[in-house]
Amino acid sequence: MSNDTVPHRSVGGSAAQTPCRRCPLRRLEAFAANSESEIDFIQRFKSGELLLPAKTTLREEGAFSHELFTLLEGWAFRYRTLSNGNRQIINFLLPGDFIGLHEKLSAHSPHGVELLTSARLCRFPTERLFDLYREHPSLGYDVTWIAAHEELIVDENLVSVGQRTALQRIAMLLVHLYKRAASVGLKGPDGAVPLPITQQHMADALGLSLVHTNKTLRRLLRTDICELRDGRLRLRNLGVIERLADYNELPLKGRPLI
Amino acid sequence: MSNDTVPHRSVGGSAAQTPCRRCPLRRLEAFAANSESEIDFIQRFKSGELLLPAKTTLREEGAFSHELFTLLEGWAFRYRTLSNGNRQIINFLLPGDFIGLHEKLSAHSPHGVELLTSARLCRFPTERLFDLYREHPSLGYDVTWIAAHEELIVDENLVSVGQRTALQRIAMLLVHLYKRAASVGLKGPDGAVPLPITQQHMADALGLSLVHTNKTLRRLLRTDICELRDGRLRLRNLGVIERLADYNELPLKGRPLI
DNA sequence: CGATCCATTGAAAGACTTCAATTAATGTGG
DNA sequence: CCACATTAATTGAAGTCTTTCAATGGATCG
Repeated sequence: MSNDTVPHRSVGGSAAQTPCRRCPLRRLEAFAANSESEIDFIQRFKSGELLLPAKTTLREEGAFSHELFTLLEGWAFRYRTLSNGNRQIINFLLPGDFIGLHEKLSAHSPHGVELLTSARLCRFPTERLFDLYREHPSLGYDVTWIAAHEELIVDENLVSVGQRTALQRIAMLLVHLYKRAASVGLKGPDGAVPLPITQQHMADALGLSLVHTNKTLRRLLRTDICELRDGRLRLRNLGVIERLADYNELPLKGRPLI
Repeated sequence: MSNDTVPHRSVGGSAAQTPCRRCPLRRLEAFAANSESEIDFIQRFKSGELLLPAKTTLREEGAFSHELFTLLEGWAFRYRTLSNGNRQIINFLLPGDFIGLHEKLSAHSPHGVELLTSARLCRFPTERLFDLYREHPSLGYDVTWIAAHEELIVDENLVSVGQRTALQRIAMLLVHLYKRAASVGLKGPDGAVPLPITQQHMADALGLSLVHTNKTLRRLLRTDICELRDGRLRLRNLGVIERLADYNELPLKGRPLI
């Protein structure tokens, strides 16, 4: 629990900043194209870029903080802790994900956000969010899309935790993160994607104990359906593991990027 | 499983329709005020009103259907069924809740929506949703707010199912629905609110078996913390049950109404 | 009055958690 | 460069929460 709260280290020279127009994420088919004027607006909306180390608490639970981010590079997760110390990971955040919408609904953040890896983030001032709706209704529409899409992911997590067996939950998590990672260009030539999470993270995301997570994951890895080594995940037979997990396809292409 | 899919019975004479301006929900402090011109827009946006009987399937899982509704009166729930027949209730819908945003994200609806009681709904044509963003950015902003708020509720359900004990989950569900119902004016002079759900619904929402739900609910009701009779719920000691459930306050006032 | 839905309860079985302890890997300070 | 602390993964064993199976009673309905 020695994590720092956002020291807000901005990226030094403007040279280090990524111009929205040349944002590497925009080249992916995962994201829908925007018009030049929309991208210009986003560029002006953007107030800076942050480079933060792994384990940084980007948002403290209950903290008063209204800032919006887009995760450019790196992984993070959203979580909530109960008074007995139990932590539920609500979802994982990957490049392209938008952070901070919910915090606008109440004074203090209903959940925490922590980085799993070092990360690069675009920062946006929340006070100007409404300008976005006013000046570019299509971007406002996009923000709604993003919010609804994120809910679909949480819905699916809820279905997992509520109805799937431990083995299915783990399979589901692996397929889900594999696909999301692949969709943002993280799949290497070896067909593997990075999976920068510990078994404790899995356990907290799936509502399982660490021990049971370990035993069940081990059982899954003993088959040749998938492989998890050195923080990289490879799914050898997508069909089989999807059926095992009772996987339900989520829309991952053509989503908006702010 | 003999539920009909939306027969789309529109309300007969225009006399039966509720003019948005005089919408009874707008008088509640649960909802934020809108300008005259916003309300006018919503009125024009609205394509009709439906009166449907309990148990109607408003939205079939996997169905191709793009329609938006606001629940005016009555209760409903959103759910997803796995291939083994297990059903997870994702959340409950109460008056004022907006229905159908997520369906825009993929061709077929990722979940079903079923009515718990007979209900009155305002219908909106999805094709014109973008007009709303263009003509009234503030309403677009509201729609995002609604989407984000709904996710907060699902987040909380996920925390319950993932981390709370059976007793806590049930307590949590009761407090949560009690507060939501009360916030939309459903609390009677006796301090009780309607709770039109069976124990099977509770079980499906909480990821518990029916039997265990029954035993645990029984255990809770044997205390004098709460009372559930004839489909009405009364919480005698809100503080105690909130502590038991490790309840976390959700923003329930001043939310937008479309 | 039989059919159906919902609630209830006992008992046995099973999935998952907790407790406890070990190994491996990595980092830190002297 | 080595001792020591820390983090993560792993495994066995015991205990408990939850599920499944089975059966009953009450209420409503045509």
